[in-house]
Amino acid sequence: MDNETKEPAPNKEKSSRKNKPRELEKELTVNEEMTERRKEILRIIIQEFVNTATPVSSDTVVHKYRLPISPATVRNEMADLEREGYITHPHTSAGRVPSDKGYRFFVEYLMERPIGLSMPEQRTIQHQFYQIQLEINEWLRLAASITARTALNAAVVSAPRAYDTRLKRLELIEVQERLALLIIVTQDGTVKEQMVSLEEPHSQEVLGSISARLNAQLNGLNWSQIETRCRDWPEDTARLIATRLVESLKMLDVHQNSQIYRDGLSNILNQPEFSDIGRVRQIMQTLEGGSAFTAIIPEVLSADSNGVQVFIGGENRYDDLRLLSVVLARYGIDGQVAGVVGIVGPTRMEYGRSISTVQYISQMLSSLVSERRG
Amino acid sequence: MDNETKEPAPNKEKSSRKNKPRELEKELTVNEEMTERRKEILRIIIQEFVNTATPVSSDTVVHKYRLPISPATVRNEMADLEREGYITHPHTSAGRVPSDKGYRFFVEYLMERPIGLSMPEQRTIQHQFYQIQLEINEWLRLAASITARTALNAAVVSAPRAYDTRLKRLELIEVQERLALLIIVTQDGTVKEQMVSLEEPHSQEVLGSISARLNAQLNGLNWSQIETRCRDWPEDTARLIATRLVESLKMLDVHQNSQIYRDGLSNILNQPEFSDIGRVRQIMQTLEGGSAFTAIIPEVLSADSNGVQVFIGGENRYDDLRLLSVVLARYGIDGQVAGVVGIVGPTRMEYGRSISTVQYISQMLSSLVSERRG
DNA sequence: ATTAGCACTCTATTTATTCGAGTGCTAATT
DNA sequence: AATTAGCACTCGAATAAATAGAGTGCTAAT
Repeated sequence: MDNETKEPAPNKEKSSRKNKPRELEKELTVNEEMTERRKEILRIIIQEFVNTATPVSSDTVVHKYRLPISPATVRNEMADLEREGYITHPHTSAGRVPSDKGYRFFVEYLMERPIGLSMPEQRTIQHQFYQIQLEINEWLRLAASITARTALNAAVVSAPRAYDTRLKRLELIEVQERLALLIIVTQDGTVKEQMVSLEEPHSQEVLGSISARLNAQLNGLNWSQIETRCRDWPEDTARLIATRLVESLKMLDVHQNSQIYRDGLSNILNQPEFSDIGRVRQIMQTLEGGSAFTAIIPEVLSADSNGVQVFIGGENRYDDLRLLSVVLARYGIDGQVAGVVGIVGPTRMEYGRSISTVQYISQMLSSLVSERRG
Repeated sequence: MDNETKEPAPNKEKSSRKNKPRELEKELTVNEEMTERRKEILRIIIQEFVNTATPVSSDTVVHKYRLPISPATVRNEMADLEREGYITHPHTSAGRVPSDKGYRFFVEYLMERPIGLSMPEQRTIQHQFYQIQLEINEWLRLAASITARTALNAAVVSAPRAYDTRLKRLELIEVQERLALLIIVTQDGTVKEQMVSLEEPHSQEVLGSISARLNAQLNGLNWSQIETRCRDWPEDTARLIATRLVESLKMLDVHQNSQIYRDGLSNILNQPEFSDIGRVRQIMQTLEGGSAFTAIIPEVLSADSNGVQVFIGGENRYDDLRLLSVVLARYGIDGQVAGVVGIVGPTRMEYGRSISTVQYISQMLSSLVSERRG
């Protein structure tokens, strides 16, 4: 749970970060004088706004946080912060609200390094996780549910995909005269079932011998190898099965977009920013349809950074997510299996907590995945 | 929109329907004089309200539906209908709105018998359904999605459960030294996987012989039979596996509440009755948490009626569903496997369409399930 | 039994008014 | 030069009053 995002304190010329700050990079360096005091004020504004969801006034900043300066001074600083784009005004006589850029700065440089979940919380989660032996999809569903509850936001979990799925074992079971159930076990312990309709009836014995033969010949191969291997086989049942096998293995590949498990959608409805029904509808549609995620998840899977990734509001290239922030972590085993666990909520979210949660859960899932491997 | 309403016309004394009318039965018979005209007016009010979501005025009833009577007459009838509880008034100067009882009456006696989906629709659905070979859980997910889209409401599908799950075949696959993957195939073609941690390491060969033995001894048995059968076995690996097997088979039993697949939640957000954010939140929580369904579904599974069941608004014993109607159908094979497919929407829903949809999808799922059986 | 006519009710909409939170600026202060 | 007190000004939110019109319910006429 170490923080690989350790605050290299961005000063005027210091700018060689390769990490997340998307387009922000240059702007941040351009920023003239981000004095300590100004940063402190920005931090307070964000903290306060995250808690109260109400624009923050200069008075609040001073009094609630006992700053040894006057509101007027704060107002001046605020004006500057606004000029630099870190905060905005809903209207003249309202307090300040952090902008996406403000949040970004906060996440990069201001936030107390996410310290991880508290021990009791970790224990609760572990408890829920290891209570029963479950199937993989139930694990994932559970993971989504726990994540949502812990972060008090919506959660998404994508099923793990392998970079190079290899066959470990297959079984053929007769279901009806011309119908067989093909069970595929991959080297990382994934089980996939598929119905296969056969050209002609086979007894269970025949099926058994076919599967024995296939097991012997194809063990440890990935889909493309299997494809080549059986290219010149005669057009018989074994060949048919092999074809189906290839299809299935392909489906398990990291390049295929995988099942997404969602939970806690109603959590974000409870946030005050979603008291506008139109917005809610749009958001719900996005989250349910999931088109945005099928785009964003592969992106995270193939990113070179391995840490937690934070997408704040408008930074999202996906219009539908403009009003939301997404915190994503990869889980799995480097170069072998990978999936994504994430949190979706309003831009006004507790980034620290979200990051900790996602980190912890991804850790859990990773160990789960490695347990399953041979 | 032709009116071929060939109602079975429930008249004053005519009351020997054995069907769905829950507590309604007596009330309906008590009702003095439900003349044809009054029924017609009620039908119109419901139809109109379903379409427009606005209280229906006497004028609308007369003019839009070209009735050869005057608005004043309609008003009189309306007053009576209201007295009998079929419709209400939001306030004095508003039109009429159907009550739960009104909808119930409509569904029982007024609705044109659901004629089923149109052929093109049926074909579209079939097309989506049979396009790819999928795993059972993907089928169910797909079913939920199709149902939601077809009925323009939220959909729920529960995974099929067997009344008496019997083992067809099991496989044991070595994953790690002390970890084996147990794959269970039941007689209805369900595949269930489970990790089993072993007391001591076993080679794949040993595992193979254990599973062969178990297969020979336990084939065709249900969980309780297996339990008895292995009661006096020695405390070895085979016994361990058998215990796990029993657990798993139990889980597949109809008495366990099963996975629920949901889709189209956002559809019902688009209904105008949910322009109130508080309501939306409550509803979403209900639908996501699903506690109401885990209660209502077993109930439907064990009902003796085999048709489509309609729960209208306040008839629901589950407070959370007060504002919603639920249309449910069982699918599966009588006495062997069963699951539920349903539609959830505002009480103001197109019951005819919902019923047709649910019927058709349950039919699809039934045939799917029977295909999988030996 | 039906209907025309009309008074009456109640909501939704609009407009005006007020209140106050919070800023931005200027001039005084340190 | 930085800070701050003081104050005018802005703008939204809340409240109140006025208006329009949709739709009913009742009565009396047909």
